[in-house]
Amino acid sequence: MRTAPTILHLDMDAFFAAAEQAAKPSLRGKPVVVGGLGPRGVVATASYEARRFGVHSAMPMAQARRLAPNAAYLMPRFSLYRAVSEQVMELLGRLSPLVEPLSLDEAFVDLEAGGAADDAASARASGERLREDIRVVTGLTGSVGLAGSKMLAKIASEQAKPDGLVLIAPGTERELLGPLPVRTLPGVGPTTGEHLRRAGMTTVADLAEAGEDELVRLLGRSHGTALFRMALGYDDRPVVAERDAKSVSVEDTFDVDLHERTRIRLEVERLAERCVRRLRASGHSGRTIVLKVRRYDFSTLTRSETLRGPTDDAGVVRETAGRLLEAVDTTGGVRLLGVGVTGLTDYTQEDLFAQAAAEEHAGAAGAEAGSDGHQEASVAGLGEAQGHDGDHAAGIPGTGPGLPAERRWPAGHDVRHAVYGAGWVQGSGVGRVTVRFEEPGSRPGRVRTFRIDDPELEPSDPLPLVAPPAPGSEAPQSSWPRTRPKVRSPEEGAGVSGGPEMSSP
DNA sequence: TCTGGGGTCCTACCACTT
DNA sequence: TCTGAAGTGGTAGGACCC
Repeated sequence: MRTAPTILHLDMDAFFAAAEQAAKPSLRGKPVVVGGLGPRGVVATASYEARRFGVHSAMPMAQARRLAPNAAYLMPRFSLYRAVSEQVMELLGRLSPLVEPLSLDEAFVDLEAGGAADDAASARASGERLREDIRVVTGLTGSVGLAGSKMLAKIASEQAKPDGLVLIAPGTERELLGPLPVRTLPGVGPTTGEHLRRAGMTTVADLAEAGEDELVRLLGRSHGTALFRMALGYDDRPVVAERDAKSVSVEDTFDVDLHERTRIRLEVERLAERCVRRLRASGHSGRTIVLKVRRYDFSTLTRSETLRGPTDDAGVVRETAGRLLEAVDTTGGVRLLGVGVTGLTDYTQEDLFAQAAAEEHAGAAGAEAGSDGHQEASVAGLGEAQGHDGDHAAGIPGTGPGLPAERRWPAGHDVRHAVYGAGWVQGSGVGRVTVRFEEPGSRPGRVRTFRIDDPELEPSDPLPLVAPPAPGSEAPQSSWPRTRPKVRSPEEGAGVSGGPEMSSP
């Protein structure tokens, strides 16, 4: 534990929803829900206005719609969030070389390593300056926690939300932690929380009082020891700038359960190919292939096979995943399929052992399978960060004119019209697309409807949320990424749906 | 009312090797 | 030669996080 609050945790407030509100002036101050729009979608982020209706992350979208029927429901636009995230991470990098991103909207910073904090006062000043810089550069707000450890800095930023800063002074940790619910501590989720509650422990103080032996008895050696230490306020995990990926996986939940065996097999093969594209884009190969199946009743099982050597060959992964599927009973239907690769190495050389093994199993089919993965590798990546592949539409038609309106013009996505300028899709269907013409710096705009094949209307890249400052101005500057994917897949991001649903407030 | 997607880490069990 | 303990790798499942 450090003697000065030199760990900073930044958490952007309702990030996805706030970015959409900044991009779409007509949505400011209104309830906005971002997430999968299909029948099985869940909420990724709800704006604070939507939270007042009881909508929160991970809630089924159908439930959110019942609670807040007049909210705006939008598909995630990861290219926008990633661009804003890059601006924020750049600002964090100015504070210290030791920045640990946790996701697009969250990061730890070791202020000591950057010389940005010697004591509480200078740490607080750094935090406030950061919040102001983020506001100027992105137009969004973030909450900052400052403490002597990662755990406490995170708890502090949670307490600071929204749009605040909380500093936990060294020496006050136990006093502050004691009355908090056990769920506050990282690693205590619903299951562990309930387990502890049944044992009579509801607060952090209860954990500290119970003692290490009791927690180990309840939760096992690793978890019990870690939790006891955290309950006492001890957490010496360092801020780690770079982490190696340990696995790459893709999965799809289907709008309706799949029953037909040949269709299930086909989907597994598609997933295997997508997975390999991601694997190759990350510069890895891996030894263990994992198949994931979630059945109609939500029971989930995994099957895995470890090869003799690492591979990044689409044919090998496809055949292995297919073989694993053969051992799974899918009667009753499957709602989700996934394919992953673990045991990653940087080694990307052709793996003859694994290929030979796959061909042995696959016979003639395997020979044909090996080549197309290599061709597809050239379209992989495109700057897509972990968690959200840009090639999600694999196997689904592209964005051509033959598509239904809602696929071609996903709700919430940016467009440009030759006459009316920049806008975003408010909704589409039955051959029409409705566009609201407004942009980040503008006043709330008007709505117009066009034919979906209107030649003057085209998809466009997200605009910066804040206009760049004039050259030579004092304001902190940050570059908006220049190269963005020209046309995004309708499926980009969470969920598999591309529905036309979008209720405008 | 049903419950995403991409990850990490831990535990338990089994088979195999030393 | 047989046997048991310990270590290791593979497999499966589960909890948790954002």
